[in-house]
Amino acid sequence: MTSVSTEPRDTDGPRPATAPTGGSAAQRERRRRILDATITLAAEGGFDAVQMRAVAEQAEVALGTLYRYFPSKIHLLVSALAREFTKDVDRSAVRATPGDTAHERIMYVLNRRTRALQKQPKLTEALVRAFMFADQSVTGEIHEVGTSLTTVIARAMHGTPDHGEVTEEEAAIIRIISDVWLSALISWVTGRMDEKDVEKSIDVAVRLLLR
Amino acid sequence: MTSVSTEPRDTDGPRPATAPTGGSAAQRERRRRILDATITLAAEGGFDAVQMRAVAEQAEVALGTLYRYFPSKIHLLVSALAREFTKDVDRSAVRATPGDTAHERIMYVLNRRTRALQKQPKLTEALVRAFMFADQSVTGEIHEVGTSLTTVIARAMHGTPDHGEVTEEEAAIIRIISDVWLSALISWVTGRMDEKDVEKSIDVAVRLLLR
DNA sequence: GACTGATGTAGAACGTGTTACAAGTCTAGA
DNA sequence: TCTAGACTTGTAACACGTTCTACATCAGTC
Repeated sequence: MTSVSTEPRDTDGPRPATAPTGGSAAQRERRRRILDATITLAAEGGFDAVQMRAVAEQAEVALGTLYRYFPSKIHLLVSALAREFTKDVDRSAVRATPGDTAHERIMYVLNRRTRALQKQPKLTEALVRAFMFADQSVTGEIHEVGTSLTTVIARAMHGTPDHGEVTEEEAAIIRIISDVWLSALISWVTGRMDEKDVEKSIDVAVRLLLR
Repeated sequence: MTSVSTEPRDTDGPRPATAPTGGSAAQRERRRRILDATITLAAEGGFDAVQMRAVAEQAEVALGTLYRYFPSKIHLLVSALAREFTKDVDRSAVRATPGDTAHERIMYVLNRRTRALQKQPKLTEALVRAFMFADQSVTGEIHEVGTSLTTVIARAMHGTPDHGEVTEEEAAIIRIISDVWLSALISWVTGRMDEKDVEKSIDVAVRLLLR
């Protein structure tokens, strides 16, 4: 019952607060309210509940303003996802990941994140769907998410907050793990896997890749 | 610019030709026309071009009839994907896959399929998007696609059309390869990877998993 | 051949993402 | 302070997936 644009929008000049930083204080504040509203609505009712009119109303901005900040529902949701993920990365930088082996540490990190997502199934559904539906025009936001995940896994692999250099092979392994994780998440969101399946499929992948 | 329902529809009794077989000849014929129209429109203009009114018109059925056969745009597209994939499986059953090692054979099979998809980027975009957006109500069709891919990879692994028993570990490896392939395909469809990247990422995954 | 229920048709109607527009408001620079 | 231009607002309109309704057609049964 929801509409989603898959066409890139025309870029008629710079938009005011596309980036998290920059713009006036009022603009950063509006941007924050919009993302907060998005997360709230998504957490309550998932993808379908994030209706542009509802977001605008709850964030107390006009619909046109909402579209000025985020050119589509997908951009909006992916930006929200990026913000949530970035918070998580910041947290992981603080201390070393527990676990004696790379396998244990990676599973610790991914399971923690997976469980956090599973605690808010509606929110996760909305964000994953948006992520999947995103096209070229959302590359920037998506890349931010990907980088943040890579960073977290790399840190877990080495067990230290400063993850130093990552070898070619390690980078490849991390990419594969991310793929498996994403794929499992999709299956979970779409009801084709349960929580156990998700953990197990990642565990198997990590085991096969780190041997 | 397109609308997509993510809500399961109420199932008010059996529908006439949900399955490829069954129903009268006229019904099987209608179903074929609908899927043909879907593929044609998708090949021309991608996901957005598969508009339910347009499909109905081109297939020469009423809109209501279209919805009787396929309860949503997603079902329609995933069913179309399933039909195309199944064709491919049938083909792979005919002869042994060329290649001296499992790695070579798997790459041969996946690359052939990848290139086939890349020859019709719009079509692929439409099908992958639908696949990603599908929810529980499409589990059946999705499972069909997954099984067909697994079968093809299993055959390639062993190098024989009859792929005999697959060990637990082999099944796990196949799942991971599928995940990587899907993930790469998503990246390609959404413009975040080019053809080379897709092949390379699968190649790396297969190498790391089969060592 | 007439009846009946399932199936198909044509078209209107509704919801939500997206766009357009006219008018108000705020900010920087003169 | 005044003004130009950017930014916001409120609201209407449009597109397309989806649903609904009234009627036509067809297959099987008597």
